[in-house]
Amino acid sequence: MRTHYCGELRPTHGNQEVTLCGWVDRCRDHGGVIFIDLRDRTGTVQVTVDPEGSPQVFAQAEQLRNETVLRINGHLRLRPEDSINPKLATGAVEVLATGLTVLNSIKGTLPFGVSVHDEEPVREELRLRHRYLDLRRQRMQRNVALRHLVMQTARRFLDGQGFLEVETPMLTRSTPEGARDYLVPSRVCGGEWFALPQSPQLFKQLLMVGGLERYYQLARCFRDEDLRADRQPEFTQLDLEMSFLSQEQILTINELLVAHIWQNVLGVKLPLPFPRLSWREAMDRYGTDRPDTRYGLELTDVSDLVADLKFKVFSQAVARGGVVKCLALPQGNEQLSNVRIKPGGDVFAEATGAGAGGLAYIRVRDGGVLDTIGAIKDSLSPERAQALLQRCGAQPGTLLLFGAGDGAMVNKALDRVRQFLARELQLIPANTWNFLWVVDFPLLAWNRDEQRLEALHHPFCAPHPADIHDLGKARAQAYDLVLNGLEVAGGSLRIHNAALQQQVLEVMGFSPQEARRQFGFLMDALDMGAPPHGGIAYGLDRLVMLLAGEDSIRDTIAFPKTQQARCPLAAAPAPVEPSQLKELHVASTWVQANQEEPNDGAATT
RNA sequence: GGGACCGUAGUUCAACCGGUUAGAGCACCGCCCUGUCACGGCGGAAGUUGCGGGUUCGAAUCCCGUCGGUCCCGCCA
Repeated sequence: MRTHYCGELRPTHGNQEVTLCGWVDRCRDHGGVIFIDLRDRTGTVQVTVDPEGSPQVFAQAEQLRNETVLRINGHLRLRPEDSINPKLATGAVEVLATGLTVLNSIKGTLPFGVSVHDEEPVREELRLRHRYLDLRRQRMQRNVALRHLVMQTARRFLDGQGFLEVETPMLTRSTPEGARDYLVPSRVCGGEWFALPQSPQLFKQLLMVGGLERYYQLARCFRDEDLRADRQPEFTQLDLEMSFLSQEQILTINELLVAHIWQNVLGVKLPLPFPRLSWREAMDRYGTDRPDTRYGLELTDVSDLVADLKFKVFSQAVARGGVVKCLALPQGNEQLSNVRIKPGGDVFAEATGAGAGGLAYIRVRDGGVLDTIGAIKDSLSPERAQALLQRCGAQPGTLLLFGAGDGAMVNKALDRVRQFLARELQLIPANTWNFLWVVDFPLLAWNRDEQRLEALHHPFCAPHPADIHDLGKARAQAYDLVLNGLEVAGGSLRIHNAALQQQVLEVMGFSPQEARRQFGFLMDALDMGAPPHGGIAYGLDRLVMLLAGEDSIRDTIAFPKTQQARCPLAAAPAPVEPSQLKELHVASTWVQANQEEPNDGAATT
């Protein structure tokens, strides 16, 4: 149907007859001569329709509208010297049309412009409703191609490293822990349900027991939770699992994989190895397990220095088992007014929004003089003040912001303040890729709502051998890959011993019977020669989002869902026939919630 | 489950503190134009201001509800 792609035509193609297919990006009708910018995936090229050629072609060209689908037969020639367009890759050539076939025309008005010149923002719901049009636009073409390149690069690299690509079931078993499942009723097995996988976790472990040694998959995962800009109900993981490798070896392979992707996609050479930071240190220094290390503003624990102060906000926080931590902002005195850090201010609101009671501060003036509220100033001896400034690395001009109270809350609040200030004060350097491994996560964490220990990552992470005597406080052999403050991958070495797995499940509150019922198949497998193994999973959508410089993973997915988990294009989800439900042995309890009872005005107060 | 913001022509936006006939660019339709490339010129059509209710002499504008969208908290190992 075509001999060339539009975007590839160059003067080196010389004088020849070509056939092109594509969409009308834009027309310029001069009455006598008509220029058509013909577009396909590779770009656009100018097609010239001259009245001295075929009158029929000219008559057809006069009727064209944007996005008409065309086949053009023509003669590729150099443009006249003074008509060369240096802004276009194909700007030195044009195709003199000798034949024009309208393969499809446009009915009605297009909901939005598609042309490469038409970069006006369009309401996102409209983009999603007509995603096929949106996909034709430059931005989505670029993102989809970039995603493809990431996937292909990963595949080639992993293939070269001896990984096998294996698919795992989409219809599987609902397991406790983790997110809400998407459920699928079984017609054949009445009353029983499949779940769509939240991840291929158990299957990839079973593949290791199956002796596959190295597995990967671009795996679709499903989680029925509320959405965010970086969360979709179905998303894609680049999922890996390996046998007989140490944690260090696994991290190294992944560093090479990531460096390979960055090299191939962006031409950026990442310095290896990536820095490693223990979870403990990350929490201490940044207040989060995924610190953005593109800028400083580290936190300092000053609990011991303020525990005995008369200033009760500090001393009581420590007395109650909490902490007092400080965020030192160099030149903060100039950069932040009191209005912003006192009640009503935006910085104050960041702290209290995360649960902090307030945001104490000290301004360090010339000569180390402290400028702060009286209650703090009065309770600090000169020696103690000196020690405080020294520990926080404060210089004249520094603004010290304090969080006091429960350790988790203080970390959360100061983490938010830290990120907020970095953005507000533009401390984040552009074009910086700060990768970081956070290692030695806690195995378990206390869930206050459910009054029990639960897995921080998932129940199959192997505890640190040194900590095995006290699983409640054990570190896990788990690791997250953090990029510019976002988690892009997470993994661990797995438990490959059934007894230990049973033990971990018991600490999490599973009775032996319940553990057996839910995870018996895994523990049976572990008992039949499971090799030591471990792996990792990347959030592919998020990775592509970062590489593409987008703010939402929806722009990296061909057909994403809205925040209400709807698909405006296919109008899904949608009601089904009652007969379908009956066949599945399912009845809906859904009732329209907006029908209130008739309001009896006399009864109200 | 909660908070915030948004919804005006096909589309992107405007319309001040509630006040004449709700405007403009692009797209669309018609006419003109032989070297443009975001072509240009002249003219035209296009609106239940998401939907429902309320306040008011008067509502795109204020209030309530509702639907849809976005961001965030909770939630998401």
